[in-house]
Amino acid sequence: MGRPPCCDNGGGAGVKKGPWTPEEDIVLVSYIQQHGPGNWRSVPENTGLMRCSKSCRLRWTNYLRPGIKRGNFTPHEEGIIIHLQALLGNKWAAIASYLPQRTDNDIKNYWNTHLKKKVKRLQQQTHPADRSSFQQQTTTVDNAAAETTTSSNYYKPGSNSIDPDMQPAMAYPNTTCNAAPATMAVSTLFRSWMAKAPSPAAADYKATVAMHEFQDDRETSAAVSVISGDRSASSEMVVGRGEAGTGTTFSLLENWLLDDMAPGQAAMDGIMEFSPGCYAEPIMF
DNA sequence: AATCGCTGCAACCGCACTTAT
DNA sequence: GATAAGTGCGGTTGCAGCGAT
Repeated sequence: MGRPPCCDNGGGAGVKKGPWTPEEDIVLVSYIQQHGPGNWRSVPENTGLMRCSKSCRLRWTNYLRPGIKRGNFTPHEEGIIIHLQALLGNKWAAIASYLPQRTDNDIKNYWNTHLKKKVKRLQQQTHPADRSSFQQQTTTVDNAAAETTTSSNYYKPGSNSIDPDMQPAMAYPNTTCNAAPATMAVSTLFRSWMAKAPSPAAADYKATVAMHEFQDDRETSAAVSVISGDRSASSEMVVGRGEAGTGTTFSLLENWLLDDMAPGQAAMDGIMEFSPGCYAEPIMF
């Protein structure tokens, strides 16, 4: 539809751009503390900030919002990003919903500045010469992975098995096959994932706690639903997750990711292969 | 010490989607 | 149903900081 009128069309007169000052941050934070986030248009009007509403929202969501974790990404976080980027493509918001402490902008930047290069490097190490056969190979594996997820009803628009409440989340395009970069590294990870079939026994207390925390975040729940797909299918595959009355079930992918979160597990191998020598302590939610 | 090039991150831009009228 | 307003999201840019020369 129509473009927003104000600062977005070339910048209204007197609208400040560039880095935020600590004073501006204080004004914004104190306003949000009083009124809560949202209704961003009213923020500059009521605070006197010479910023556009969009800039205020961005500053809040990407920097000032409580609970944001800054600084280095752990190998586990890297792994999660790599996994999800392979599955979802550049759906940074969806990926960020799995890492509630990280912003989509942060993840996007980290992917563009670190992980993409890492994937590329590994790609070249694995198949320095034969790029075409490499492409074929990875496409095959990626398709297999996509098929696997599809077969567990990863994304089936119109499928009756998907809770209608979750339909909005399904607005994410089906990028499972198309948007995923065909990289050897990702394929390797997929192989390791498929080979190591989800193991209910691997259910880990910390992972469960982590998911309970995740559930506090509605966006996260929505994103979880994207990947969960068929809840009944996932509950067949997974026993023991989301107990304690939450009723939440988890998909293959979630278990895979959560298994990776469990310290000292072999599942880390795929990630460590991917980023040799950078292993640190697994993240503890 | 000066400069150059590179890297990483914060912020901007513009399109798309959702909601309100 | 059409339009406008509000918001979300992904791609891109600008710049500060840092290391190499």
